[in-house]
Amino acid sequence: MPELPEVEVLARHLQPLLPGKIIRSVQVRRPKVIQPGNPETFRRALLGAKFTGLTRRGKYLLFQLRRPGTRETFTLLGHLGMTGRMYLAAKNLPPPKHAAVVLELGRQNFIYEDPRYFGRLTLNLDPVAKLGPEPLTDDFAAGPFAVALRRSGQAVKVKLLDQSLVAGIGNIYASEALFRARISPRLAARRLTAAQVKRLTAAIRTVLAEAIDCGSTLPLNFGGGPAGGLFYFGHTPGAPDFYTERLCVYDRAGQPCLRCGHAIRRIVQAARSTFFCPQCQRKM
DNA sequence: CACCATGTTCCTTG
DNA sequence: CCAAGGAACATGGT
Repeated sequence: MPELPEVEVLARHLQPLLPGKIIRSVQVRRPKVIQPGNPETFRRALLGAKFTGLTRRGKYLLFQLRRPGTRETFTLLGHLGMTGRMYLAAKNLPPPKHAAVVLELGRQNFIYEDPRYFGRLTLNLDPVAKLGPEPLTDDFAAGPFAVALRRSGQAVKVKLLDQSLVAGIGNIYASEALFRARISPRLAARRLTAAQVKRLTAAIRTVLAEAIDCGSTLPLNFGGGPAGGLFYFGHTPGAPDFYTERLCVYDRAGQPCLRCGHAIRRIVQAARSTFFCPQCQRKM
């Protein structure tokens, strides 16, 4: 569930549900996910606090909270890792097997579950300071992006995963953006021409924006249920989902390119899969 | 049993 | 100090 579009769709879902809700109890079932920091201080900070807002930055969720009886606000940082989900569930339901944190909010519980526990729900905001520009705002421009790319001889695909260059792109949308821009994932970052960087910048914006639009219109079941497709929420088995409908190259090794028909290839870069069309994405 | 998986950080090496 | 590569984290699916 965890690249920028999926996090954005989740943020839009939770945004209207949280403000005004007060944290009545705090259960840290996996201390690892609130680190650095210990369950005691975490509990004390959150208990009685009221949600006031929610924003997204890269793949992070920023929960705004206010301490009881004061105007003092603070931020709780959420990250879904590879397999995390955050949602509201009825209080009477037993927490899922891999519930990492459960916040009681009146009639509902805020659940953070994560089978692999790679994600975070923490008061430590350091990671956000290291993020590069937001790709869907004017902060992300071809000029500075080109300068950053020029400093590296690594493959451009690998650089797209560097959150300090541009925030929010993950393994799926890195492949998708390069396909859209018709650039080989193996091209060394510093070898991209100005025209290619411009295309890539635009492709990143388009690919992410389209994914958000698509996820916003899908009938997602945020309450849980079996995960389906990219958006890790319940969906009707057999029904079309974003994952199969919208991705052009990711996880399509051997299948025909939607643009030219050539077989999509899978290669490994920096120990992660990359998918591309060798015909459309030449190394030039 | 084997290998794969939407992410990030830490450690080592050069 | 920096870039780059790899392991580690932990669990589930195929």
